[in-house]
Amino acid sequence: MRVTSDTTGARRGRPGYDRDQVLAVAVQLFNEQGYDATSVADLARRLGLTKSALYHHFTSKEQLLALALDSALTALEASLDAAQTTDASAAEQLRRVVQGAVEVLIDHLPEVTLLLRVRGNSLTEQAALERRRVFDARVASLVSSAQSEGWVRSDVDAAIATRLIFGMINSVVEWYRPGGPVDRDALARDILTVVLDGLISRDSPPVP
Amino acid sequence: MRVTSDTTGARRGRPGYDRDQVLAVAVQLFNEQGYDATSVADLARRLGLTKSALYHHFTSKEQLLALALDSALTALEASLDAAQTTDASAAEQLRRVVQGAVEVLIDHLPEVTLLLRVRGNSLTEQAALERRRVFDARVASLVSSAQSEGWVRSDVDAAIATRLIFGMINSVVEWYRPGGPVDRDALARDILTVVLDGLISRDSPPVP
DNA sequence: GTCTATAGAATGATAGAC
DNA sequence: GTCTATCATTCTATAGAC
Repeated sequence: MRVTSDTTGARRGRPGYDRDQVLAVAVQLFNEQGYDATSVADLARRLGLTKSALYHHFTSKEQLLALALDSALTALEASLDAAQTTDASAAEQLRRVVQGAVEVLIDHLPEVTLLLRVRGNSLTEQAALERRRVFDARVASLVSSAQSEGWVRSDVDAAIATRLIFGMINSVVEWYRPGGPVDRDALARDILTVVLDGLISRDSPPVP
Repeated sequence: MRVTSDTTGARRGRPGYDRDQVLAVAVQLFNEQGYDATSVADLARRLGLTKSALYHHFTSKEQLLALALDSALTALEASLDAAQTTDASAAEQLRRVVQGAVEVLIDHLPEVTLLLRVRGNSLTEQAALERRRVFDARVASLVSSAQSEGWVRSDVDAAIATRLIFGMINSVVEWYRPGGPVDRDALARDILTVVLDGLISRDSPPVP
């Protein structure tokens, strides 16, 4: 495995931005202005560099997008893998998937925000959408298993339930800000509470 | 109330697009390409008209956006008004708000889709975001009342619960397609089920 | 000296203004 | 239809830290 970022260790060569720092600023700018509306010149200006200096770090503007989307998708997939490598019930796996997705979303907020705004305008974007579809299908399968176990209600279609769950989770990028009043773990807990138990208050909430 | 569209009735004068037809095509194009990325020339080409013909119907590109956003917001606010003019409990009002929001979203899918992608890049967009904030605050107040009634659980903050509810509802624009396999009323029922009762199966779901 | 980051000039393509 | 601005991109050369 390759180390992609090591901002603490001393670096050789001329000081300046490294690959990951440029990528981080690019993703932030893409989220502010939109990927298409952001020119390489915009990015260079934001960084105080020339365009050609940027091309030392990257081969194309689209590569910046691809790297950011890959980062988000890899983190999401890894979280799902971790939840599924256990021998736990589908119910427990589903709990972990939801909690893991919220954590990944917050820990990789800029990249995931970019991912969620992708509409398939290029091959890179279409590939990212395809990876999202595969991810969704895996989760939907898990929901279906949890229905077979009798733990998840069967009067809601598994694919629709999956879309609704991730609709709620993903909407967090619209308002969550790190350092704000809402704690990451508390938010993950709230989402699990609403998705699994619902908003109606109960005297004795059942624990599976 | 004004009738905004009457495509069936015979129209007088020179044949061609009327105001609402142009607006509908514009909104569709804005959703396909993004508002900023869509030029008036794009819209003219799609309609088979000249730019000057378009400016007969509208004073500016931004007016098209403003009209579409107003349409979506007015429908959402009307739905909320209707839910609140009853003397029902906060619990029952909240049920109606959620169901009404899903119905408005589906019945005004293009305009609401456009509304949900607005990021505040102009005064028009900022005004729309402000109306959304007011709307959210009214719903959050309703959630808070439902908590005081003891019907909604109090271990989730009302403002966060509101954001999560509408995150789930609004995500429907990402995948719902009219004429597709999913029925509007069934979807509204599913969302109410998940939000209020949760996904965990129960032998006897409580009815408030 | 070697490694990394950067600058300047120039290309072809495209889209919008006039 | 032409002119111009802007776009992404490339080539070559240099500046600075070890």
